[in-house]
Amino acid sequence: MEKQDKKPKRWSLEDIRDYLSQHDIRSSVYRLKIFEYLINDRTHPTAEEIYKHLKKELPAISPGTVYNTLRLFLEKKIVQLVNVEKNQFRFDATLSWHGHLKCLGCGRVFDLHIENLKLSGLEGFEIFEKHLDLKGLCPECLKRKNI
Amino acid sequence: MEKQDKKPKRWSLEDIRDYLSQHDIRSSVYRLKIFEYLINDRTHPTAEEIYKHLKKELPAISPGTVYNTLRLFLEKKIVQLVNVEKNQFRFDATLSWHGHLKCLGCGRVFDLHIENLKLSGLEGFEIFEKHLDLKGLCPECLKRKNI
DNA sequence: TATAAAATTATATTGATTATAAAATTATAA
DNA sequence: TTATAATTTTATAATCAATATAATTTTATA
Ligand SMILES: [Mn+2]
Ligand SMILES: [Mn+2]
Ligand SMILES: [Zn+2]
Ligand SMILES: [Zn+2]
Repeated sequence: MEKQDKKPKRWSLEDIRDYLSQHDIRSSVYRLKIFEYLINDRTHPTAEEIYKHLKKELPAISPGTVYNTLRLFLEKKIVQLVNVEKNQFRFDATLSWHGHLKCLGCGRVFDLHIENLKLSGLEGFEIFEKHLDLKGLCPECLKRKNI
Repeated sequence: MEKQDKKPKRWSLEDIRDYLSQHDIRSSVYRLKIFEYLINDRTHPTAEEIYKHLKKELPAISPGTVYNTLRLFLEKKIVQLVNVEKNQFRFDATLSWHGHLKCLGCGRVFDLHIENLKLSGLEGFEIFEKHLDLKGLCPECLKRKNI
């Protein structure tokens, strides 16, 4: 039998409301929807991408709200920054230790499972954050290139 | 006998002139000095830090030259970006595969030796760049904090 | 309902980086 | 050497994601 990909559970708005509350964040329609997009779609979007995505469903939303909310989420540590972009922040609501690969062809940001990482020269240091970021091409873009 | 730290060789201006030439980069006083600072001091400076450092010795230098030169060096792939800063680029002329730790106390960026890294889920991908970036506190800053 | 607190909006500001065009320097040809 | 072209550097303006500000709207609570 083939190993099956674990299908990540989709968070309901109620799940998110509880989660925000547990982290001392008051809920609002926008906050719920921004977090929902991050946690369920998992595309590591920029603030602008989140804004454009939500504007379809909630046309009254303003970019400031997205920026404010993301800053709040960072402060409360329920999202992390992804460093694959030169001039823009990308956001991830998945906090477990994993890496990222940005495909330079299609722009998608893929999650990487890190099986093993051993560093030396860190004796006496205290670590708060770790980021592993790759750039490359995904299989689809490689195939397209070689046609 | 204790394992001894390898002392990195210091590059002469002639070394650098040859190196730039090998990479199709014409030399100039500023280009030589910018690369010299990067390769010999190894502090992973920002453009602004390079500008301030060189201005002491070469007061006529302009920030534009530093930005232009760093962009050229990136294009010719003789420097790489270090992603430890939120709003600023840091630069490294050491191209071998290694990681970085930014101390949030003193701001220094340390090099890390990566003994082992094993990723999964990259079958069929092509990788061009890898970055490993940590944030934390260095031993000196930890000691200072605990006094 | 009245009042206070918080969230959202529109707008202006910031600041690192890039773009542009003129001036200075360097390389090459005559 | 002198002329000419190519390159580098400079001063300046422009860009643009992110932040700050203050007014407005919404929500919570008395
Ligand atoms: Mn991720
Ligand atoms: Mn380094
Ligand atoms: Zn792709
Ligand atoms: Zn330190």
